Amino acid sequence: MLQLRDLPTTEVLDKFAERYPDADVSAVSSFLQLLRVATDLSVALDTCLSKHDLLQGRWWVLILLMREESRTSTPSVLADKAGVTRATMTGLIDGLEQSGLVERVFAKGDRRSVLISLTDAGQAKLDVVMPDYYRRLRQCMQALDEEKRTQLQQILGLINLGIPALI
Amino acid sequence: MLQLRDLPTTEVLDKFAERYPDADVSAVSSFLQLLRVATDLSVALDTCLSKHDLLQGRWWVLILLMREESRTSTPSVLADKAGVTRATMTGLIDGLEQSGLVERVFAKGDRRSVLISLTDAGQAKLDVVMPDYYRRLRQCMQALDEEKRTQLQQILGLINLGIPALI
DNA sequence: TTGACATAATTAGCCAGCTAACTATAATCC
DNA sequence: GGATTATAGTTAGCTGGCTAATTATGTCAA
Repeated sequence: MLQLRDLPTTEVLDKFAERYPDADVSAVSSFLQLLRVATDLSVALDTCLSKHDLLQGRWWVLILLMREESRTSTPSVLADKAGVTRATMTGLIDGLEQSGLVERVFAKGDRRSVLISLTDAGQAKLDVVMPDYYRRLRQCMQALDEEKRTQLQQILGLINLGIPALI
Repeated sequence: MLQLRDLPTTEVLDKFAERYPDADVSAVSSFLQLLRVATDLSVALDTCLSKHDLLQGRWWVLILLMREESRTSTPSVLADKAGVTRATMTGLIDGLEQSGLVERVFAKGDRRSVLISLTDAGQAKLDVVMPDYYRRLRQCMQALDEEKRTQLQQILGLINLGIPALI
């Protein structure tokens, strides 16, 4: 996603709206601000995670594994849950395995499948990263009271419903 | 940015909050939903643009050029405004030049510098893309009334102020 | 029971970002 | 005026996504 640095002013948007009468100025500016804040958040999250030698992809895999009672899952399930392709998941697991944070175990039933298991080192890594992440995120969001958080979630839900119209 | 497909339920978040007492459940869920909706929007935007042989990077350059009275700018200024490095901008301009949508003109004053100019074909491309984009975006956001749009922008502004705390 | 199709994971190679190093030109300062 | 430093743009090579093809295994129906 682009890190738009120069969002259009209302003036610029009005000028564009003159040439393109379909433009809905407040829709465009809300949309662009949403994209920009989210991109900045994502970059900031990566910066925070990279202090622990992680990026969003590998971090998310560790969390998905920790969510499981057995601390174990398969590449294809992890890929679906993380929203990446299986090919990408293979690479993420390679990296995590090299760092000793997960391990590949051959599954008993289906010999095509592999089980990915969170190691003790992986759990220990999360026990360092998560408190740091939660502490920073709490700070980042502290200016929003519960009412605003609820409003935000409701608004995002409405936008989410509109996404198919954009495609 | 990840396309998180499996956001944590409140249950999962509560379980994590037990182990990691710094977790602020509503902050985390708002944050993750924001990242997810924005990612989905960004992917949808690329899908829409790719019907016109564009992606966000090159599209944004065309828009930045159209904003200028002279329809002309320089790679370094464009890079700053688009939030990419100059190296990336070189590549974006290469692609646009090959498609005939912009042209490089040698600047008169400073011989290190190059002027990038929107061609007639580039303007014509925008005259097709922008109405399509605006029409779709209007649809996408139509469920939000002006009050909600204002709320959203205000909330995003607050989150934006908190970003430095995340880094 | 075997041939056709389906599924799990991986590999190979593409693409759009990035950083760092390089070239050419301009500006500054002794 | 020449050495040093700064700036504009490009190039080279890295990374983490992607798709498409490949390999191995499972499933199902004739």
